[in-house]
Amino acid sequence: MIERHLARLRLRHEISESDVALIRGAIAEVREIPAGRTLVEAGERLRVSTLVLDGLLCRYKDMKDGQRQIAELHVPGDFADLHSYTLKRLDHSILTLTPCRVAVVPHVELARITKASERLAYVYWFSTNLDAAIHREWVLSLGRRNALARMAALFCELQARLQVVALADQTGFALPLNQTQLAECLGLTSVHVNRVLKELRTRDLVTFRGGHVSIRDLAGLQRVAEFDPGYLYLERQPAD
Amino acid sequence: MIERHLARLRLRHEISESDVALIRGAIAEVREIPAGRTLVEAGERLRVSTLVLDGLLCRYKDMKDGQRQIAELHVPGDFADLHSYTLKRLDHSILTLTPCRVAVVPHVELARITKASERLAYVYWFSTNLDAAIHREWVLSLGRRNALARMAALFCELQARLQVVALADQTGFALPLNQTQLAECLGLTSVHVNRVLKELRTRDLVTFRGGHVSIRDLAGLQRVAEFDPGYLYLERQPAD
DNA sequence: CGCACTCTTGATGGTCATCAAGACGGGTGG
DNA sequence: CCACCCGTCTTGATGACCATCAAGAGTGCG
Repeated sequence: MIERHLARLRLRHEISESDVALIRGAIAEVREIPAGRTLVEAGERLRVSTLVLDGLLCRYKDMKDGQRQIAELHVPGDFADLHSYTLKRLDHSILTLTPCRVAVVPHVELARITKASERLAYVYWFSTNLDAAIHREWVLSLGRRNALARMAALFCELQARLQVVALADQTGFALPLNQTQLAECLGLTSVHVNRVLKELRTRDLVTFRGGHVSIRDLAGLQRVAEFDPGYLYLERQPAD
Repeated sequence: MIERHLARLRLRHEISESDVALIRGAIAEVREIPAGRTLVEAGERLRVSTLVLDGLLCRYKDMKDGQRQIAELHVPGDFADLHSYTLKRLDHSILTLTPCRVAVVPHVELARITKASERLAYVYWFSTNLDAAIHREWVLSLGRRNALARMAALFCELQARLQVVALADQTGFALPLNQTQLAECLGLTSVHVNRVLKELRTRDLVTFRGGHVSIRDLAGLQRVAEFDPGYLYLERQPAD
């Protein structure tokens, strides 16, 4: 059930069987949630964190006029709001973008298992720091990449992250979003996203259609994006 | 010496005297560093974290063509790279923007004190999550605010953060940056920053001159920025 | 079959980048 | 002491990128 989460953790860190048992024991409940459901409202007091088993979620913030900015996408294996364990309330909302299956992990359980295992405490701290690294890359994208490079960078990031949990390969992956949601990730309008997707298709780099990303030329896409996967920390972390 | 760091921590969390002693004991060295020095290169293996005692630092990433994006500013009392404790190497560089005085905290000491005190482990985890919250607000700024609102939001954020360490009040604060560096925070060019500053001055909201931000109308500035300090978690965190 | 949502494309305009040049100001050396 | 120099600031002119507005086509669903 938590295989994808374990795959994600074990890519970077050695995780013992006793730690796996602790994680399994921390899950209070598994829930199915339809698409478009706001799991967490910004500001509400939280007492559980949400582990994504299946589906896509996002963290987003809104402006008063209704403009939305998505700050991060969450794929299976991710905790969507592990940081709520220390923050108690969040500065953003969390929304399901597709139907999701999630595991609910109460904060009291997180307290228990991180006390029981220094290793898990460390690994989960790392995990929230990885979210921050992704945020920084998005800051770079929004601040300095043009629309085409931004889109390319998003596709490169998702390809790399989904590959970790065997949901992508070199040729593509499922991405059941519409162009408006892509725009909300990229700080663009859906109209411009449409034009950019056309340009990527024309350049024979990638095709986005029917919720599927078909990569024609991954190296070319990465070149357009100036993609450097370093920020995803995909390598085994030094034991030290 | 670490009064500002303690003020920052104690705003949000109760910190016992024994924890203070642990923090003090973790400092290996205090260094003075001139402005414009790259403290950390992206990718290098780190074994220490840096606590800012005095001065201003930033985390930044560069594009190949030399364009720079600053992802966060660090003020006295902040750890500039606490996250390197778990990440080992960083996805960004760290630069002094002014002459700085910093305390060097080896990762082995961080390991020691977070093992000795669950409370400190928790508080420092919170601290890195707060950095992530700031990143998210910058994502929102870069994605959805226009140049004027972005600048206003930056000033509001710095006013609030510097007030915590008694380096700002309602009327303003020192900000020894040039317009190019502001542009690197905001995803703009220095030329446009100049025009935006003029507009803010004309509207009688804020004056930036000679490295000092003079706030004429804080409420008005916050309105322009749609500033909501929630993401800075300035309130005492629930004990639970 | 009709409705709602999404996608697509064109036309127009605004925000911000780029290029260029002059002003200002602080520091240095002749 | 003043001339010079360099970094920074300032302003204008022009243009690119992306937003906005609008309308029609495609698609899935009740």
